[in-house]
Amino acid sequence: MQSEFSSKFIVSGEVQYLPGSFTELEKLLIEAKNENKKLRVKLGIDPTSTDLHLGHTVCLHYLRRFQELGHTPVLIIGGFTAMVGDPSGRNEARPPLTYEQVQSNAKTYLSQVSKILDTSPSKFEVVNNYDWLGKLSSSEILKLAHLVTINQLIGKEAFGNRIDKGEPLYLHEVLYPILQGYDSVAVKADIELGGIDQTYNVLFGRHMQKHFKQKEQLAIFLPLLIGLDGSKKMSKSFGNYIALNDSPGEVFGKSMSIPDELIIHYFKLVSDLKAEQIFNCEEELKAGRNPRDIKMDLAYNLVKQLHSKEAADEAKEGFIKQFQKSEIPDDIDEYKLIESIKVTDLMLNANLVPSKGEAKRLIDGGGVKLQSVKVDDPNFLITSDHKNAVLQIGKRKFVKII
RNA sequence: GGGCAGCUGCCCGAGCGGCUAAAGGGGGCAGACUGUAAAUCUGCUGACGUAAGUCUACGCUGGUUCGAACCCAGCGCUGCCCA
Repeated sequence: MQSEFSSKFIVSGEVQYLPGSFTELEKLLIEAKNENKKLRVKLGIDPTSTDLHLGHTVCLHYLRRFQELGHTPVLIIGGFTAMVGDPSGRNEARPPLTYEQVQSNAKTYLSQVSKILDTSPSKFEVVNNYDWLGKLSSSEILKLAHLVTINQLIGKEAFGNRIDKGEPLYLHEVLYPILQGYDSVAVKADIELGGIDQTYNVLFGRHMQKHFKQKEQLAIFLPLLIGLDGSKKMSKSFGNYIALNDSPGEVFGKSMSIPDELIIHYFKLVSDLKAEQIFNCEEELKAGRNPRDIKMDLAYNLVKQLHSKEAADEAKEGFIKQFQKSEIPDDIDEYKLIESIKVTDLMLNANLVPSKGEAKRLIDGGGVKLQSVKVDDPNFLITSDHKNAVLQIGKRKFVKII
């Protein structure tokens, strides 16, 4: 039976609810409606870097659905947990972050989150877990530690793997689930959202809430967004990500570079389209419409979300111009020519390459063009005769000489 | 506290006195082909220098040697075993 909630939440069949299934969530929603109560939906994000990326928005989109129904998203910035480092899904310890790094990373998070969610205070809560975790005394931590056994922890796949492979597993990492679980207690979460790699941590929150005599949260696990490389989960450390702060052009271009197989995956997880619209795309794809064009719709949707409709129009136009018609884009960087200079030096000065060696290699490899003509001499001199000429490096880097 | 093993470029990993900027693979970049997709093929993949060459780099610090990633000593880190 289709309830008033099912069309809103069933977007992708891969969502898991624990305990139970979607029915469990439905029950909560109906109950909340009848009692006129706002559910508190927790999502934790650790500020391990300055950028949020598209992968984070999978949960943010889901959270938005709750927000639209009048419930309260509770975003926990993991100021404390980021210093500990979540060992989930990692096969090596994270490098430790300092308090200062973590706090400065967290600064821009809210503005990034606001691209997807309404962050006005009446509809949204943000808290930093440093505020309570940082204050726990050692005896309190010992008490919490009494809630887990090492046997359970090393049974956890990621920990077990590391032990089996002879890789170091530090004591503080093992404490991570306890801390994240305690967050659920601190914010009195009714529901917690997380990627499926968060299964252990999120379920641990239930364990903790039970211990503290709270009602246990419903755990909702969303699929992990696959990164641009088409194989690993999207993550900054793999370099396969679209940052929420990427420019419109970058968002569009990076979206176009995802493998075809991922188009629907992206539509389902990070577009803001309705279920039927996504279904249509899927049908069109099956019917043989050029995947490139469907991918363009995706790219357009993403830029629109992260920037604006206008930016999306421009980005699309720019993309077509640059890559389909091989024209030189409009808004390219300029390089002010003061005196004659070698191409390699110019490339370095304009930050197009990290070193002159790299510049030479690109020239040797035939990747550098001046006014669409291949440059084959690394010592080629750019002079005032070249004013207004465009230097192109690879497919996407351009600089205009002025 | 003791014993054994290991620490090499972005990652994995070979090398065990000169031929080593360091095999091979992965990843990345560029080129061809394309739809900035995939697959495939080719080239490149420390810095500086037009070049010859110079410098930096094999955990750290010293030493032996004409010469050290490679030998020796001390230290640090990691794993395993014993206490």
